[in-house]
Amino acid sequence: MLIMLHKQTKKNLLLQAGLDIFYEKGFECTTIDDIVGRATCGKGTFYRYFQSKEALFDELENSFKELLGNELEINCPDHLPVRDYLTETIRTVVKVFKMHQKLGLIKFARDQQLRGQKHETCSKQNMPSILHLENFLNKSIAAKNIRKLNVEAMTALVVGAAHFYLFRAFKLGIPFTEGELEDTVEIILNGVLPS
Amino acid sequence: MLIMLHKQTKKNLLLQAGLDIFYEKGFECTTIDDIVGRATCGKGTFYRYFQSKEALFDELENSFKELLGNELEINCPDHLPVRDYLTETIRTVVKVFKMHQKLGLIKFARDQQLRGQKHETCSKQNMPSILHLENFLNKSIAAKNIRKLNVEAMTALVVGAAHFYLFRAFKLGIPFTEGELEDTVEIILNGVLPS
Amino acid sequence: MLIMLHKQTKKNLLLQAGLDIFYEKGFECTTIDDIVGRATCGKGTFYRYFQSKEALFDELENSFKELLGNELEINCPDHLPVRDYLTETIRTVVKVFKMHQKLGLIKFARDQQLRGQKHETCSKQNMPSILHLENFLNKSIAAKNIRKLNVEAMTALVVGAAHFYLFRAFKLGIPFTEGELEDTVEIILNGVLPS
Amino acid sequence: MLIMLHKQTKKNLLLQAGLDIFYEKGFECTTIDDIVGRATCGKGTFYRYFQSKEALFDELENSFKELLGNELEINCPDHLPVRDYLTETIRTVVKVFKMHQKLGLIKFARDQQLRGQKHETCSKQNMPSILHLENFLNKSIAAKNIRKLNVEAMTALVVGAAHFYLFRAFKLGIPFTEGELEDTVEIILNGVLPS
DNA sequence: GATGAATGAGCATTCATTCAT
DNA sequence: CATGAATGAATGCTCATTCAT
Repeated sequence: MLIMLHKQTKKNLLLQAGLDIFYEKGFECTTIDDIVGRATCGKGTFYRYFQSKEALFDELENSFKELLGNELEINCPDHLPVRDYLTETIRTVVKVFKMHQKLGLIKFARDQQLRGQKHETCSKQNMPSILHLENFLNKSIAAKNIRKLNVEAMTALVVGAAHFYLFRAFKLGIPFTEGELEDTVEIILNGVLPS
Repeated sequence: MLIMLHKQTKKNLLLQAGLDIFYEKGFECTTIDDIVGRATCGKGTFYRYFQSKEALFDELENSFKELLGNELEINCPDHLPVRDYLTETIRTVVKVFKMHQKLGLIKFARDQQLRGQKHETCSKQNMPSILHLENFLNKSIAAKNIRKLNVEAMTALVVGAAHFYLFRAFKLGIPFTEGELEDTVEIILNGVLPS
Repeated sequence: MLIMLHKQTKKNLLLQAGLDIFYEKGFECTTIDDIVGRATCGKGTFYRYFQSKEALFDELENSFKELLGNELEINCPDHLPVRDYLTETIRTVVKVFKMHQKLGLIKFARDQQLRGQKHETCSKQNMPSILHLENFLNKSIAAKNIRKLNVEAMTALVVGAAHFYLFRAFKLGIPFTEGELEDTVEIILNGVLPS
Repeated sequence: MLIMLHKQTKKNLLLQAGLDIFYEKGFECTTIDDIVGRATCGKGTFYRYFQSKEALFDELENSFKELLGNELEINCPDHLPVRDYLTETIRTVVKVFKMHQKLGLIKFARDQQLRGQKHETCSKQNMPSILHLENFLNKSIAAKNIRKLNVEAMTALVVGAAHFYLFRAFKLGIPFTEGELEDTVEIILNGVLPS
């Protein structure tokens, strides 16, 4: 499922098992026993490769962040017309989160997690989608392709909508359709008012 | 902080302590000992008033849901012009979540929580902001005040943006400004493209 | 149900409630809350009348012991013929235990209870049925109405059989019949061998 | 004390400690801490081997039941003359209960325990001594070795007497003598009346 | 390297008992 | 007399982590 997780090493078995069970039961409710049970290896082996449950999660998280950054760079080059760029950005974010749904949603859930122990260290630097988008919007304003409005407001709408669809897909089980994507971008471009 | 939590009864002390500590450490990491310690009462007292940690949380949650519903009804009557309605909806959601920030964010975090044990029972019925908004949008389309676009797409943008601002305020510490609110609504109404 | 428990004083309500719930859930599993709940009075009231759960039980137990002693004295006078005496003894023991089934069985269960806290203080002095019977058997041997056999052996058979029937009635739900009683005494008198 | 409990594995230490402490304080009053304290191991170790206190008890109980069944089969074959059979049955029951006194008495106490939670599931199937005896008595009646009397009455006398002696030995500290055994069987065979 | 038995701090929950009203 | 809110020691159970093999 994850990039680079193909070699059936003990470590990869543990990463995969962790991913699966975090997804099924949530981070907090997953025990080391669950993980080593699914990975069919001893508990000692877990601690050979990871210092803690937290450490395994971080490794999963980093590989996801890298993945999302790569996808956005490939699918959403700056030179795209605005409509295409926005469409692709939302599509990519939703797609990557869905393709790697398990990891994406665990990550999403944990990001929301309150300052439990250390996770207050969050910043935009960790959010490829936001950085990428802001960069594009600033350029587009400079090129007068879009109106000179607050970049944060646009970002809020694009990223917020993507998260809404993910949230809805996950929590309410309602899938994200192409029609919705088109309408979403159409509204961002031209608004809801009758012309 | 919470409405009606003024009487210094043991129960209210426990509710307040629960709210504070859930906010500080997250629901999962909060222990009954934490709560009764802060409320300066015995552990037995906790169980006199709440069947479990879950039960205390539910009580907090319900009071929040009620509060948000009431605020939306008061601040966002259907007869408002579209621009005002959307502005007020985003403002109210952000305001209520912020005014009752602790509770709002705990709730938010738990909503995102993966299907731990029972929380898959989430539905739109539990989300006053979404229901209220969809209702208004449908009426506005019928009245031809807005274009006949996918209601979900509009909802995604409005609710998604509100959540984005909250998330940003909480995780990145960046406050939500009136300017951003205006631009957000402006984009939803007229889009980002130059006219 | 219990003698002298007719006046609806708080104390009697508590005794009755204790009896009922000990019977339903056993002594160990009965809580003070259970008792005061059924007696519809406050917990403080319980402690006004009884020092502990143990104390309430002891009071119930004593009233039972007195009752059994009285019944044996009335129903099994020494001058009865052997067959009648034995029949009446077994019948009375079973009857009193059954009539006051709740108390009898709780007592029975607790007697068997291992030396939990103090109940090692058990002795024949506390067992009216055994004392009464031994006394009769000794007299009957002296009068040559029965063979000169070990009194304990006879006691073992009579008391053991009575307890067996009670145990069976209670644990297996099989009632005690007159036919069984007659045959039991017949065996004690004449044995099982063909004459 | 228990068969097969010779290997000093942690599990056997726990079983032995459980047996000892159940005997000393009764099942209800024994805590897991008591057991792991005596077995000198951590609480976690207890739960590695037993799901609960109940589970440890069941394991002890099953080994006892098996033991009693085996002993009865060896010592009391059907072809014995009636007197020998009855003598051996009482002797074996008393002996096995005494040899494994702790377990026997704990079991005995728990059997008497009131319908706590589940123990109403008691039936004759769980009582090897009763089944074995009834079977023999029916055959003996058919063979006209004993009178055609109620089998339950005979069972009541034999089993009741054995339990009486055990009870007496345990609660009153009076040992069971061969003379009593002989007289007990003599009475069952020929009765107490002078011939 | 790999294992899994052993550990014990930590947690939710229960319940007998006290005491202010 | 009667009450029931308050208490906290005690208990069953979990689970991350260690370490001898």
